[in-house]
Amino acid sequence: MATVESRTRVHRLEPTPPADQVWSMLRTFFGRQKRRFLIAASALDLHPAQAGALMHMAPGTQLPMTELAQLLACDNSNVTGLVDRLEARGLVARQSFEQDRRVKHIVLTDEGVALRKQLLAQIGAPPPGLGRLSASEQRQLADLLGRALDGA
Amino acid sequence: MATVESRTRVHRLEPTPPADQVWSMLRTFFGRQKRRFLIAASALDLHPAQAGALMHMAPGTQLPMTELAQLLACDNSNVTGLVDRLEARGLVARQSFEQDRRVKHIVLTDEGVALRKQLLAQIGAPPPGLGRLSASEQRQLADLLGRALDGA
DNA sequence: TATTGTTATACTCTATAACTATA
DNA sequence: TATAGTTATAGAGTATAACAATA
Repeated sequence: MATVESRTRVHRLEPTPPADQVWSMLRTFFGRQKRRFLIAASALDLHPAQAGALMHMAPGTQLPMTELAQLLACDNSNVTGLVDRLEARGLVARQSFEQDRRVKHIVLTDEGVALRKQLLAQIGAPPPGLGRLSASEQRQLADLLGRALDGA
Repeated sequence: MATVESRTRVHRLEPTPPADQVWSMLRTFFGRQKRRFLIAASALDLHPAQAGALMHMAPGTQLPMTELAQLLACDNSNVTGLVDRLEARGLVARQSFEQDRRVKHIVLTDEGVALRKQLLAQIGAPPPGLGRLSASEQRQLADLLGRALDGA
């Protein structure tokens, strides 16, 4: 935890107001997306944490429970109950991992894949504002964001 | 991981729409910011929902409880307990509203303002990746995002 | 009658600690 | 000894329904 915090801290030589402005705008996007996410999760009868967990499970991948706990920034013990309920609802399954029998892999069931798809249909679509930029502006935006994301 | 994601979208008639690409990148930012938010809240002994509520309270503003519930995308009844605990900790206060005596306004206390500032210091700083763009690129990014946000 | 905020209930999340089974 | 996952416990979030006070 403290390691992650200190890793994100950067000392800049000079203040960069444009970056602050960009970040402020991105946080506006973030706030809107968060509400959109909560509403979409509720509509699918998913607790926010459950919906968040599903979002971290790409179809076809095997996710160790410890890794899921790290992605959710919570304790391992929470994941047990979380997965219990998702499993009871038939959305995910536990798979034992023969190479290390302490580990259990979480995988989406077909039903889980379908529900995740519904969730993505509601929160995965770009907000209308992006569509008002021209195609070349959108490509420009993608390029800038891509470079800002690289190794960040 | 990314390989599985992209496998789900092989069937496309035209090259990846730039808006989808931009939105995908923004969602990557959101995911990282969400973890950053959870870690920062935990460090200040705030439950995620409590930290989220504080973020919606600008210092000096009076926020009706119903409005807070809408911002948090949750039921009014949840806000009662949430505010109870923030109030017990001395971070916010309830103010009766004389124009409509059904309404109660939530305001930050001085201590609440200070804690909110600490929270913002941890999640309000731009991620390091943005600093690697040149100043003119950052301004370009701010311009594009600003127009995408307008009226969205 | 409708709305604001509260209470009551049941379920879920979250952190901590102790435990097991593996390594 | 260390790690992955579980269990137990206590405190907090969340949705629903019913309620009192006010509009």
